Amino acid sequence: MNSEARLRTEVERAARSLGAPESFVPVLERPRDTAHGDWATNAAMALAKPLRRKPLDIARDLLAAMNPGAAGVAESSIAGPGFINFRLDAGHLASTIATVLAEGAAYGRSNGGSGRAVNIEFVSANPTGPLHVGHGRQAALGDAISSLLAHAGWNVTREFYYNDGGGQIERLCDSVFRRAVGEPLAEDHYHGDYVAEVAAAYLDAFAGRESVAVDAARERLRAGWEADGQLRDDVRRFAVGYLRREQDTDLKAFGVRFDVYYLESSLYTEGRVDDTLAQLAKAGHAFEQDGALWLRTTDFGDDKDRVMRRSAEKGGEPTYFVPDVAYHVTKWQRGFARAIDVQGADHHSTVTRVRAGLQALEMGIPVGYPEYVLHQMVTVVRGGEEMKISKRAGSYVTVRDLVDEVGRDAVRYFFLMRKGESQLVFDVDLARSQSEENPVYYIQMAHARLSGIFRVGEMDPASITGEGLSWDVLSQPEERELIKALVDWPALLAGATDALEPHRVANWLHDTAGLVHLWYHKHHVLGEPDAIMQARLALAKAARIVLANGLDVLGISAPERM
RNA sequence: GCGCGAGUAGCUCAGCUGGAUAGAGCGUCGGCCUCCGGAGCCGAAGGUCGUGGGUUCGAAUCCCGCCUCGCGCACCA
Repeated sequence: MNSEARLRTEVERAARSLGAPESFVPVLERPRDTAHGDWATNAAMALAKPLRRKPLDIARDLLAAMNPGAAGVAESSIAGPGFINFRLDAGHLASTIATVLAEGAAYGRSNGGSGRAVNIEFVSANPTGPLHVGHGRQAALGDAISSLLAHAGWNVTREFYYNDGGGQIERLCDSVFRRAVGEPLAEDHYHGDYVAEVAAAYLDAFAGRESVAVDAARERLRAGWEADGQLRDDVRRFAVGYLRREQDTDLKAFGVRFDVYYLESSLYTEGRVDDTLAQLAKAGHAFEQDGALWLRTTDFGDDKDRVMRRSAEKGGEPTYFVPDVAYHVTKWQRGFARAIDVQGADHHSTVTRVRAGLQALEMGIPVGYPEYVLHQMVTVVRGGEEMKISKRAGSYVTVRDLVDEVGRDAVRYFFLMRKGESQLVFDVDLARSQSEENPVYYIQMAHARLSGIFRVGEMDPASITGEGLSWDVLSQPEERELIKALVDWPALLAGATDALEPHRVANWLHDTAGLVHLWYHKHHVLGEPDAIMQARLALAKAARIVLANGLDVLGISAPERM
């Protein structure tokens, strides 16, 4: 049991002895001002109403009923309107270091997921061009959320879903063709330079296969385009493959890997779209109107009903809503207890209707399935101006642009330091020109400095076990604050995981790095009397472990030197 | 018009699910390198937490109204 749990137990026991109701759970928190101690409880104020007594009187009685020593409390006091502040003795506080050293990379991990399967779907870009900054934010977010859940004992599958058919792909196909044969593009075609690259690569491959010169290949392509459906299929397959590979390369450079790539087209070829449509049609929430088949999603909180199958004059095909539902049905059928979709906020309108579709099927899928993490838009700013263009992509800034310019670690950190619901301004100048003052380097530097102690001292960190040390020599204020941050890591990680909010980890890392720098600046390790040096080495190693664990969650490297 | 999100320091944003004197980075101004890495540290200036009500011991946080900004409101995907 850690010091927090011991203290909570003790406060609870005292509260019961004063007649607190069974349901009462005292809140323990870190006082904002460290002069108030290590922990504070609002128990006396919270009990004022049920006990019908004054908070200050209750606080006094609570303290009297407590056995402070049992919880490692060195000092306690009553302050303000009725807070009870506790100061732990140095030995109890620092004993957490031994836990950190013993658990190492596992420190902070938990097992709330107990091996259950969770599916995280993110990026899910269609293969019509390079990944843009929004995809970058999503890649960083989805990967970090995956990592959070893995740290909590979930069996995580990272999934990329993409639409390899439909109107956009045909537009891409036409764009590539026109570029290849030198015809002008229309407004709604894809305009980036990458289209020309795909076209050139295709012509090369085509020429090679037909054993003709590129010019001749171009003529054959032009001549056969309208008549030869095979040719169109060939271009489509080539272009999609080319862009998929490019997206993979970019994601790899960003340090993101997927376990499953799910093709929307497979939902059709495997008959899942038809099956889902048939089941929805007979499940009791369907109706016909204006020749189309509708689902009464308003039965499940949607603001209007949705068409499932278009009317005959509109082609009679299912709308995209059906494959969306069919796809999520597969997640459930594949055994995922949770499914989390990370998407741009412009997709928020699908949330209600997808859930409605799953509910309408009445197959026992939980009401909140799938969960959504929606993030707001990213605007990229350079030189004080919004950047909207990149040469390669034409109308948008790519992930590749950012990674090349700022570096993978910094891009990830910048995307993760803010809450997803906040709109994000990515200032390239700031991220790059101030890379020396960059928050991510600040954190990495703290890790490198701690590593440097062992390097300079010519010691193997593995030899530091923390056994047989007297922790009470770690009594400096800077040491206490740093240790408290290490104590808090598991709870912080758990909170970030529950909320699916990686930015909490990013901010905690920055704060903790600050505590490391402060401690490092103020106190020496090497050359101190042996008892102090050994204890501080243990603290240095523990802090290094926890920083590395936090950086690992965010997918950012923890360098030993910079 | 309806729905979702956001409005906190000059700028970019945190604020641990209701706590004590609201924080960080950048920017501005001023200090600190014989000492394990100065990619660091210390200090200063800078706030009617969009606004008006409400809830209670206590509100940036919860509830209601209003204002501003972003996104979305197809038999497109």
